[in-house]
Amino acid sequence: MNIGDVADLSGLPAKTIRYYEDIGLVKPLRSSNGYRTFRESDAHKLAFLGRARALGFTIEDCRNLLALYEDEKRASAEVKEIAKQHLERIDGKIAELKEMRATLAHLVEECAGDHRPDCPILADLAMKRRDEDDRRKST
Amino acid sequence: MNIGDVADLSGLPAKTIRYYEDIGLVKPLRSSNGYRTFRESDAHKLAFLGRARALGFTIEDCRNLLALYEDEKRASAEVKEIAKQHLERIDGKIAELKEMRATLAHLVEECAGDHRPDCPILADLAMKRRDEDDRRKST
DNA sequence: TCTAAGGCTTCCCCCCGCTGGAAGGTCAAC
DNA sequence: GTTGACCTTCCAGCGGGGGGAAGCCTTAGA
Repeated sequence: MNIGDVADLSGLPAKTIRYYEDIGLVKPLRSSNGYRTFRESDAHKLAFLGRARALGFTIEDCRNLLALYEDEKRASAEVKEIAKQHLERIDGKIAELKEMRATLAHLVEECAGDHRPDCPILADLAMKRRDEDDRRKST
Repeated sequence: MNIGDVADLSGLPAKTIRYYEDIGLVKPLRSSNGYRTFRESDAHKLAFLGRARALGFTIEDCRNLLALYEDEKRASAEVKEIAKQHLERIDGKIAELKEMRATLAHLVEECAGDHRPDCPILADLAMKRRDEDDRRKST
């Protein structure tokens, strides 16, 4: 298989596949014309990578997951640990985004959004720390 | 004020402040020894930037917000529009993360996490598209 | 047999938003 | 005068690729 075929199969752009080779995630063979030649197992790995990345695993996580995948003597506990840590990262990000969202939604609601210059959004962003603390106390 | 002072005031690292000068967000003066000299207004802008960034606004958003902040004839509608678009981006990200979270949490639950190699997490990642579709139908 | 289109190769730069570090100038205190 | 904390510039790199140039390779059609 050439890179285009495996790109279609895995859903990954050819550029990404070359990059994955660069960083050692896949190791396709080369045919005499210099083209990369992907085996079934390479295509399989790439699909695996695509799905792991879609779940938000980092490249390093993917490298570890792939190694565990290939190791028939792995302990599922190791895999679970990686997944659990990732789950925590995701939860952290969600919490962070929700906090931003709450603040921002509040400000957007307060803003008239008309031709006048008065704007609680800008006022909040410009506010000094001490005033902000005051507002927190009073709210 | 030197960069260290304004870094303390704004809570931003000096590196970041230099970077913000590079990209034209702040324009401190220079004293004869080559040190950057920040006015009150610069310190104020940097604090503004810090808070906008903490809400997840992109640098370009920040640039626009800062321009609106400085424009006394702005219409609050413009500010609100930027904020609303950002709110949508945040919602999009939250939704995306929640979907990842759901899939991942499900897999983590299913995995025994012991010394045995059998692992539904790896199995799912390795699964072929067609099998995945089948599972969707049957679930 | 020529040609055109499309695929493949490497290469290097770009994105965002910083961050780290090296090499060196400056300033205040002791 | 010398230490140590500042400050300066410049260059490189993070993650995770994307864009595009310049140049082979292959294949289909006229």
